[in-house]
Amino acid sequence: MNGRFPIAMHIMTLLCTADDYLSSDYMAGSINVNPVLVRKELSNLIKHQLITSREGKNGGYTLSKPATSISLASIYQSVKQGNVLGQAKNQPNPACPIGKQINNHLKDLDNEIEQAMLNKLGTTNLAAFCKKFD
Amino acid sequence: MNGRFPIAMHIMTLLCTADDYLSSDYMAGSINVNPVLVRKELSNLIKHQLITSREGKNGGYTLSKPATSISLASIYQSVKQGNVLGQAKNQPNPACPIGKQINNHLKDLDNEIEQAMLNKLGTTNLAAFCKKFD
DNA sequence: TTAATTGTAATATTTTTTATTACAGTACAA
DNA sequence: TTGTACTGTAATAAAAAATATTACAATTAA
Repeated sequence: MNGRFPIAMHIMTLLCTADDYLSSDYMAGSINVNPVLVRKELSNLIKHQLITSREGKNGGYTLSKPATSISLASIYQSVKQGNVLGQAKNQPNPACPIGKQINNHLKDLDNEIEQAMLNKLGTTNLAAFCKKFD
Repeated sequence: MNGRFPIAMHIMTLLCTADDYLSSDYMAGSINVNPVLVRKELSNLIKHQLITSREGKNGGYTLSKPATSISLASIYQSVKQGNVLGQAKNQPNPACPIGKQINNHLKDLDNEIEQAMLNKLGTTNLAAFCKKFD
């Protein structure tokens, strides 16, 4: 259970409400995590084309498109890793008829559940989320 | 991202397909994790009244009710801990207007998403899941 | 009364997450 | 043209979480 989604949401909310480029140090101060961790997440959000950056003095980060066209599902997808329902580290015993198959069935289940989550997350966009902060 | 849900599902599937009490050591062998970890999860599943145990020689574990009346949502709920969408370790900066409020809004969002997951998980019961292993 | 088992505590190890340090590269602005 | 405020990223350290191990008391069937 890591903090990547909350951090990404915090970043996106800050950028949504800002009317100019924000620096990673400023955002790290609001989120209260190490600036390098924020920069890594910013880097990831750039890779997923949700934000853009400007280097050099007075540089920083800004949304790459209107907040109304950024769904929370796309933010989730940019930070997601592994299974929503978790994952056992070891392979189950292949000599056991249950062990042999269960990973496939659990993976199918995980996909279904993740889809349900994404559907729900897809009903809200960043602009709507930010309205809550008025 | 821990393995508690997969392990609990593996346990429940084994008990569902067994026609007698199963020992924690046998289950640990199928799951391929440490027996003590399995016993801890068994202990938790007992606490949530999904299974029962019998001590002593020829002891073990069995389902406490028909597999058709055990929904996957109840299994999920018995192992769940913390937020589905994750959680940042540090408190955001309370001096920041976003930082001050974001945890509440993220918690609301988390609740919504968890509910969507539970709704979906609630559409399947253990018996149906076990049918896949035929 | 022995052997197989549950139940649980204490501790160790491994893995993951987060923090820190360091510094090269970029661009604004005096 | 030089200093300063940034981005970007690598390497390492520290902290936290997950899993494994050891140990043993309590229970019960045979």
